[in-house]
Amino acid sequence: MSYEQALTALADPTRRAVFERLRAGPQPVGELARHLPISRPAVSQHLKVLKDAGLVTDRAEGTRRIYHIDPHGLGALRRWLDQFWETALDAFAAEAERTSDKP
Amino acid sequence: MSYEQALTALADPTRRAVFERLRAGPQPVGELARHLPISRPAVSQHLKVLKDAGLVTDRAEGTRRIYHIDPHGLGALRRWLDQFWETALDAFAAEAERTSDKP
DNA sequence: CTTGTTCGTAAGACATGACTTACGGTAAGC
DNA sequence: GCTTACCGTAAGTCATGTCTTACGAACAAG
Repeated sequence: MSYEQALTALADPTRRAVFERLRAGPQPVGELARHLPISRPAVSQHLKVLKDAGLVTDRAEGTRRIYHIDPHGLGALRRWLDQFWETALDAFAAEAERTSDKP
Repeated sequence: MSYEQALTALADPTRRAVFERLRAGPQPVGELARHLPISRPAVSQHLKVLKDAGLVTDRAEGTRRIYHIDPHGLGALRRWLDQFWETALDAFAAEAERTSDKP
């Protein structure tokens, strides 16, 4: 739910691959594991981290669990980034001012 | 420069603290290290990672190096996130549709 | 009730990376 | 020129996290 967790979760390349695969739509764990170079339990562990970060959610469907993207974590990350982006642009403008003309 | 590097760089809490400290404005390495619970070389190493990710830039000023935020890496991250955010909202809407009314 | 899927968790091996101290290099001040 | 301040890099130690195999639980099918 916090942007820190989202950043930590999305840092790992394999976990990011899991997350990006969910972009194609909701999928069960086995389906995800079939297209990834890791074992199914490893996918489950990654999904747990993504779920704790608020990046994915799951629903039960028989014995299978369907995972899909959760906007919450993504939103938290986006808010933090936007807020940072603004001050960064200001600082960049001030820096450009400083290097070009110096009173 | 790529969003993968930016995510990896911002995942570490200490490195994120270094980055967020630069939000207050350009600062030399020693100044950053003074307010952080790690040694100065550690700060240098973190700055190197941030620099490679396009998140910060440095300029020489005497024997000191002033670091400031670089919008490039932040922009790459933002573009990736926005693009993801869109599809996530669509998927979320479709999911809401699915769970509410079922024909 | 038994069998077969699908999945999550536990335990352990292993790699990755973050931090420290030690060292060298560059610029400023006297 | 000599000393001092500031910084980056190298080497080594140590913790964190990712992967595997093994096991048990929940549900559907027969």
